[in-house]
Amino acid sequence: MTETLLEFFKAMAHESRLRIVGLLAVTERSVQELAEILDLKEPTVSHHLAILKAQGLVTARSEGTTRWHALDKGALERLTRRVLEPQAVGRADADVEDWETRVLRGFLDAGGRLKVIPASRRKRGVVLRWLMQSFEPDRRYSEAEVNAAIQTRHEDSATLRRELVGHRMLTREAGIYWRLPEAQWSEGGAA
Amino acid sequence: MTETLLEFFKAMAHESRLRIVGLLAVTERSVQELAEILDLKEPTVSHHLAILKAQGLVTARSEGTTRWHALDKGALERLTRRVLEPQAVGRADADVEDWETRVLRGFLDAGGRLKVIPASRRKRGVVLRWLMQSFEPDRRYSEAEVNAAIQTRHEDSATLRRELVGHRMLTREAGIYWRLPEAQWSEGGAA
DNA sequence: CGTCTAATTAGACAGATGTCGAAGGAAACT
DNA sequence: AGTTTCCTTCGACATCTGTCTAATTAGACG
Repeated sequence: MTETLLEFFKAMAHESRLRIVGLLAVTERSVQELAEILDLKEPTVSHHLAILKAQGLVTARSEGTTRWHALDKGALERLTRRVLEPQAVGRADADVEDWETRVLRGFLDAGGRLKVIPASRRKRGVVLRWLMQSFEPDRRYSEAEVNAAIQTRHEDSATLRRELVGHRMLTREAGIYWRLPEAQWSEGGAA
Repeated sequence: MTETLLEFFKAMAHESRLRIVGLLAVTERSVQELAEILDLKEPTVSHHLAILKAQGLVTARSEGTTRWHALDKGALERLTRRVLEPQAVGRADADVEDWETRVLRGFLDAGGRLKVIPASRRKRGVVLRWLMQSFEPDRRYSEAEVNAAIQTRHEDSATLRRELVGHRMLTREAGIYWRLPEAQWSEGGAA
């Protein structure tokens, strides 16, 4: 669970709690003692201990009316090592869509047509590359065919056609268009 | 520097930043991309990146107007390992006074006299043990001498004298008082 | 059984911090 | 020079969270 990793960091990310962990690393302590040492009131210490306990970092045993709190060093080590596992942190985003996919989704309507031509150069590139799916390699197109293909996606075929040529995705000679190899297209998107 | 450890935890203790670290662990990214993926505005991403950079966790290089941000995996590993160094966390409190010392300081005035008798049993124990510094082992005291010794510390010698006897620190026979061995005193304070 | 002590819970308040829109660079392209 | 693009900085706002007092629980000890 990645959530635990985030909660672990949150638990450690406060001076009072970090000091508590440090104190309990040496010896077990009562709430009173901790409150005295840290110059906090007992409810505050209780609150911090509850957070640390929720992460399994601190355990407690009762002796009379006193509760002795101790650090679970094994838990601390286990959680810390998890940060070093290569995928642990990264996995937080395993389910995140690729940037290009999200950009596209933002610009397409339910029918798969382009809502507006992106103003940003990078996002426009994403859309143009997507548009190129409509053109087969090694096939020749008349300008009318190009426009027709684009118009299934967006009405302004003139602008988009010029953009495609400008980005070296399409090229033209003597009124005939064809698709250029991807290697020649200008501007790559996200790696 | 312990401070860096706390700041490290603080830097990692936020979902957005943890996700950024995860994303940058895979590949470098621009602010735009991160904003798109995380569904945040660019200023917000900039802000988070600044925090991560301050900890040396993220580096950036410029390419045209774009800034590519990358994770410094070495820094992440170094900081993480520091948590596992036995004294690292504990050292946060190397300079903290012992609990008893702090209790005492709270109850003594500038002249070294006891301001009030603590209500809490545990803290009263601390004060009584401190009071016993006024009595030498193996010496006999009259009740007047006991009272006089106590009164250099607090006016209510009767109450304190009874407490000392009750805690088996002093004992009395035929009107003569003497100090008992520490091993017999009831109730230890902090370990 | 009631009191006392240690701890926790509840509720209120204040300070810290994440987020955003607006404005301000800095570097490429016209 | 002016424009565009990408990023950062600034200032305002809202949320989160640490801290406290007061009230409550749980367990000794008379």
